[in-house]
This record gives sequence, structure tokens and C-alpha cells, in this order.
Amino acid sequence: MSPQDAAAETALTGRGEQTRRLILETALRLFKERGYDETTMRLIAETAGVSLGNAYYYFRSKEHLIQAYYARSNEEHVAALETALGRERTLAGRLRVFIRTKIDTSEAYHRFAGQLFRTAADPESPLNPFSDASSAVREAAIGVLARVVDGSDAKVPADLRAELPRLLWMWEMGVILYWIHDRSEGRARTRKLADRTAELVAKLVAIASNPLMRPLRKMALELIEDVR
Amino acid sequence: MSPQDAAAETALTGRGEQTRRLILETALRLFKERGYDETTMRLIAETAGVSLGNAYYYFRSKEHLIQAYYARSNEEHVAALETALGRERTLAGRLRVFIRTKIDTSEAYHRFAGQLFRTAADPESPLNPFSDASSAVREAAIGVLARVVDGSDAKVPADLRAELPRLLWMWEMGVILYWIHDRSEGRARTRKLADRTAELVAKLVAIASNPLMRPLRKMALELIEDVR
DNA sequence: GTCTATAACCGGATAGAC
DNA sequence: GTCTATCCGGTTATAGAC
Repeated sequence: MSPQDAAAETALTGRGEQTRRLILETALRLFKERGYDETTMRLIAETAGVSLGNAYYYFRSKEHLIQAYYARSNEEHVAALETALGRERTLAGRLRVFIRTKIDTSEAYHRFAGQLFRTAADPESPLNPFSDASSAVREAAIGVLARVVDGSDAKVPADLRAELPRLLWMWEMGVILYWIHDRSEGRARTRKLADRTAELVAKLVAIASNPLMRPLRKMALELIEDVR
Repeated sequence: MSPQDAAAETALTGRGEQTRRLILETALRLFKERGYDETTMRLIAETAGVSLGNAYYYFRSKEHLIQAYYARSNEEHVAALETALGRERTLAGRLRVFIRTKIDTSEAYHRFAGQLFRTAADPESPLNPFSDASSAVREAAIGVLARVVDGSDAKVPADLRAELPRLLWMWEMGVILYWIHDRSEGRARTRKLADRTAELVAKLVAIASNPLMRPLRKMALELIEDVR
């Protein structure tokens, strides 16, 4: 069993676990401070006080250090979301809170995320959000959206309700894509996009839930299922 | 004036133009045959029979060789589209032809496109389809879509008509994103997605063109304008 | 001023000794 | 489990040839 696999398990006590944590925390700090490209593996090793080879012993590649970022970013988002959601019950309101907290908790990593995205976009990369390797993180994020929908007072037909979290996840990915490219002060443009698409999406859900829209809705949902 | 700039101009006759072409054709061939990562700058230079330094004299970086791919891919698509469009007049039909020819003409570059996408996803990269540097290629592609719409018999209100080509370009990007990740035989899944979203998009355009949808349409169009 | 070649540098990744 | 020595490929510096 490689240390990479072992890390996925319990052990905070393991022999090398100390070293592993040290390397990981050092890397995340440097990524945040200096960005991805500027943080070389040599620098991470040096700063952590271990050898280059040793860093590679614990992390198969530089990319593997990023998995930790995903997980951490998700945790921070969920925590912020729980408190911010309060007793908001409209779908539009809940979606707005969801996407705003996502933007807020990601802000510190904006620069890093841009460079990261380059790697994540590679279809061969396990970091790519559509990959099998990312399915755990992806399904977790979709699960969060399912709770956002289920906690709302929106009346959504069962067929749409089943697919809606996945569709909303794609909306989230779209907003993130925009955010990554957003150079505006305080990410103002992304915030505008986020708020207004949250409203728009809620309206579309309402329209799509109308019985008159059933044929079109069926067509779209079948397509999604087929193509997934 | 650097040779990179000069190349953008007329000269097929210039003294180094021969060398430039040779390097470019060699690179495109190798990219297609072996993929992007496997085609090293050293290999390109060697295969073309020039020195490594010489290759860098003509192309500032490996990425710059890709600009040529964009242009070529577009040319091939437009050519195929013109003949395939025939006298198709329905919007759904024209969109289907558009997207099918795109998939067909891109197929030879599938592997290459995946690796390319990694670089293109970087917000800092001039290759990124949303960047200023790509605006010429992007606007050309949007122009093609405007012709696809204008040649159809669909009745589209002026406000939507103005934005539609840009929206369709985003649809195209989405399909390409899916295509890049598509490992299915003969890219069957992308073809299904393409055909069926073409139909769906045409239906959505019809619905959005309905006077009853005017408020929602306005809302969406204003959002797009604000956020562009 | 136009072009070509050689020798480096730098950072991700690996091999293998201890 | 940790290290040192190396490889490999993108990129740059630079010396000069035509």
C-alpha cells in the first residue's frame, strides 16, 4: 500500500503522517501566497525542510497536491453555507446564498484556481471535474445542491427534481469558469452574474415545472440521461 | 519587425518564409500524428531539419504553433459547412449541419485538442478562447453562426437575434468541451448530444421568441449584455 | 539585417543508494 | 522513509554565419 493510498484512510498517527501533513500544509500555504506556477516542488520541499525526492514519495505529482485543495475548498464552502442559509426558503434565495458563499470562500484561491484550471481542464488529468477520479468530490457537491433544492419551498415535478442538482452543478461550474476569468474589482462582475443567474435559474425551474412545458422538459431530461 | 509579425503579413516569398512554413507544417503533422505532449520542440526541429534555436526564432513558443491550428480548423469547418448546408432552411436543420461538420472536421485533431485544451483553459494564455488575443478567431466563429441563423426561416425578434450568434457560440463551446472528454466509439455520444441539443436549442429559440416570454427574454438578454 | 547553431537554465519527475 | 544524482523537455542566451 502506497503512502498516497494510506493517506486516504484514518491515520493521523502513522509514522510518516507528520511529514506528509507538513508537506501538504506547506504546499497549500505557498500556493495561496505565490500561486501555482511560482510554487515549485523544489521550493515546497525546501520550505518544508525535506528533500525533493521525499516530497515525491508522499505526493506522486504536483497535481496530487491539488486534490487536497478541492477537499478543503468544499469543506469551507459547506460550513459557510450552513450558517448563511438561515431560514431562507425560496429557491432563488437559496441559490443566491449558495453561489455567493461559493464565491466568497474561493476568493483567497482565485489566482491559484486560474492556474489550477489549466491542469484540471486536461481530459487525461484526474483533477478534471468530469473524471472518475473526481467523482467523489463531484457527487459531494451535487449532494449539497440537492439539499439546497430540497430545503426550498419550490414545487418541482419528480422527473426534474431528480436531475436538478446535477444541472445546478453545471450552472455552478459555469459561474466558476466565469469567475476564473474575472479580473474586475472585488469580483463584481461574477457577483452580478451569480445573483442574476440564480434568479434566472429559479424562474426557469418554475417555468419548466409548468404542466404545459412537460413535453419539452421530457425531451431535455431524456437527453441529459442519454448523454451522461 | 520580428518574423512572427512579418508572418501575419503577405510574404510567401520572403527568404525565411520557406523555413517558417516547413516548421509549421512539420509541427501540425506531428501534432496530429503523435499528440501535443509527445511532439517535443526538439523533435519538430529535428524532423524539419532545422536547429532547435531556429524553431524558436520563428515561433516564440510551442503555444504559438497552435494559433495556426485554430485558423486551419476554422477554415476546414467553414469549407465543409458551405457545401453541407445546401438548401436547408430550418434553424434546427442548419444548426445540426453546423455542429456535425464541426465534429467531423475536428476528428483528426481529437487527441491533440485534448492536450491543447489544457493550455487553452489557462486564463493567462492567449490561446484561451475568451481572451483578447483570440477575439479575431472568436468573432469569426460567431460570424459564421450569424450566417447560419440569418439563412434560416426562423422568426426571431430583433433583441434576441442580436445576441443569438454569441449564445450559439457558447453552445458550440459546450459541445466541444463534451467532445474533448468523449471516449466513445466514433464519438457517438457527442454526435447524439450535438443532434439533440441542436433540436433543443431551436425549440428554445422558438419558445423564447414567443411574445409571452418577452419579460424573461429581456431579463436574460440584459444579463448577458451586462456581464459580457 | 536575416538566419542558424550550440550550450546552457529551469522545473517536473524518476532511480537507486542508504 | 529519506536523500542525492539525473533525466527530460520547454525555453533562453549568445555567438556568429550569410
